[in-house]
Amino acid sequence: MLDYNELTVPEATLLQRELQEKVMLAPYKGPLNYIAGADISFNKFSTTVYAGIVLLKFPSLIPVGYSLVKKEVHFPYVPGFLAFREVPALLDAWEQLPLKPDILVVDGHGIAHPRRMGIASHFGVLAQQATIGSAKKKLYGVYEEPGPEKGSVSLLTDRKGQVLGNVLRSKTNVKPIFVSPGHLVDVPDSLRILRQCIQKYRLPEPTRLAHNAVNQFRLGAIPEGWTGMS
DNA sequence: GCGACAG
DNA sequence: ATCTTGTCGC
Repeated sequence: MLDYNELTVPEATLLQRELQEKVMLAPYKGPLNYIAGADISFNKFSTTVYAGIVLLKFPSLIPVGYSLVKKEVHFPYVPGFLAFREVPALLDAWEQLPLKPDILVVDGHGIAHPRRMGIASHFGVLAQQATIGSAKKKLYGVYEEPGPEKGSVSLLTDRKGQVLGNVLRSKTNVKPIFVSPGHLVDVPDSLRILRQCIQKYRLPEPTRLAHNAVNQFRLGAIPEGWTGMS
């Protein structure tokens, strides 16, 4: 693939506009027996990133395996261009997965992005994979604060009213999370599916477990590569 | 010019 | 994102 490390922000913007035309949003029809979560971890000031994807059975959400990879990145973190830092490493982890999930939940936004091209959409188009973005903070859009009760939701839209995703109160009296479709899924289904991934914590199991995995990996508690669980 | 600003 | 202890509230 193209080397993102040498791209300038203007060039990255052009690429986002090109890839954006390939994003497909539609109700999710396929099967849903496996779901996965993707995340990245790194040491502050370091150019080494630790990427990981955790595969879980659905709807039990029991983890069945994970893929972990280490990679060098030079593209800086620039709001709106997160994909250029994390997607390359995530694709490496993706290729190592013996079994691809039906849906991949990415830590970050999908179309809830200035150019509708958040990391979940970016990854989805490149991997031709159905993806959902689950973020802890807003990047773009406007919304009304959902009720304090677990399960409350409100729409996230652009200033013209176009729907970008949902703001979901996954736990009572806890900050909400932002859910948006990445690729090959639509807004209603991305929310419906993500809701089924909430168990005991604020964050959905797929990305929560992926986050734990990449952190342990970075700290040397887990070896690189693919490992089935059971 | 002033805020906002995924990870 | 990461670092980092205690503290407040359900």
